[in-house]
Amino acid sequence: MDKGINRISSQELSKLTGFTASQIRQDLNNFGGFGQQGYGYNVEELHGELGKILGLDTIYKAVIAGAGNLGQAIANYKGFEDAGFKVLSLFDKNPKLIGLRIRDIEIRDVDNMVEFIKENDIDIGIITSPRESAQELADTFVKAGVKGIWNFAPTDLEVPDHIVVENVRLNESLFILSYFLKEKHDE
Amino acid sequence: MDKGINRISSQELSKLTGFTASQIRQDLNNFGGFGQQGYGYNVEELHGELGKILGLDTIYKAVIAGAGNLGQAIANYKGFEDAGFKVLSLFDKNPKLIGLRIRDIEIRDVDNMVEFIKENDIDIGIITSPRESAQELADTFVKAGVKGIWNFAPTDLEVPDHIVVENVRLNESLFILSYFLKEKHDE
DNA sequence: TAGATTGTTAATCGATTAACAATC
DNA sequence: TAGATTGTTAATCGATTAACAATC
Repeated sequence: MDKGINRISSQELSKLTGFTASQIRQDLNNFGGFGQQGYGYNVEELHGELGKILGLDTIYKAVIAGAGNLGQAIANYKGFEDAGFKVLSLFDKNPKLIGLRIRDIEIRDVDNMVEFIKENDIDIGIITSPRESAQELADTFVKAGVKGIWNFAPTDLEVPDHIVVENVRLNESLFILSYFLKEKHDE
Repeated sequence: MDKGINRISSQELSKLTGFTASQIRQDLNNFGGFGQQGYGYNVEELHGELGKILGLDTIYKAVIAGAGNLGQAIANYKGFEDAGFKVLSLFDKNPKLIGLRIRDIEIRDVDNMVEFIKENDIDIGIITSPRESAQELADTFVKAGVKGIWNFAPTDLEVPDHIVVENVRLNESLFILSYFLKEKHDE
């Protein structure tokens, strides 16, 4: 779309993505018939439909628990808003951080987090704390009523079924890197 | 292992992980017979073998390109060293950052990066820059002779076949969170 | 020896690919 | 109308699961 292309076939998508044309047609068709025989797919329409499938048209309100480097990095991350998430506050227990601002987002005392979440109808809790406090923060988020958790701590959170958890497993990513480095080296 | 358990069966591993006992035996067996009939698996031995498979026993030297919040967060990340990676330096083009230290790791001028990599036999380049400069940094890493790249920028890098690239796709992780939030909500 | 549990083969299942009729 | 390309069914492939003989 950025390149000004407004029509694309499953075969061209195949070249771009590495998936077979057959699979692209099969998969897209599971969500609806976005293409047109003899023509292909309209790029702008397809982009819009994919956005709708992923729910990028909905705006969610989020807070970050853990205002260290990682929490601050995420508060600064632009791609976050592109996906429809808006960070309203960071929370930490470190008094040196409380009161500071990242861009225009204030760091608040984690003791006030439940209250803030309830008052502002926060949908998403983001955990960027060390492993040790992650489960406790998750419990707090659930109690306060968030719908989902984006978890960066290297631990599997236990939450009720109705809460959506998405883990970013940096340690496993490193394991994969390590594995393939070794494999390549052994050839 | 942390819990002092020193023997475990595929069935117990199944309960812990959610994979079927059959698959656990099948998969482990692809890498060698680590178990013993009638006994199960020795936890410490299994842990060691998995570490060897993943290459966690090898130590790699790494540098980080991009000393913003994300770069600093990673430089501070302890799990990193557990996987056998050691960060020797950060690099940035921002004069305000150059010369600063994260823990005891110095931030250097990105113009000196190639030289540093060659002199110190760096194995891994980590990209924590914005999308715009990611490919250029990857090219520099390749030219300087790294074996692998850990990429946090939301873009697909083009590198020669002999270079291992592991991407951390934060934007896709957000898409997944968004998708399941929507799906749950629609039920 | 009896019981337990692996390693491994065979059966099943689901996902991917191929093919082609429908149709723009 | 002819050409192109989807939507969709059928064929293939590979991965998961079940079963059980081997053996600790």
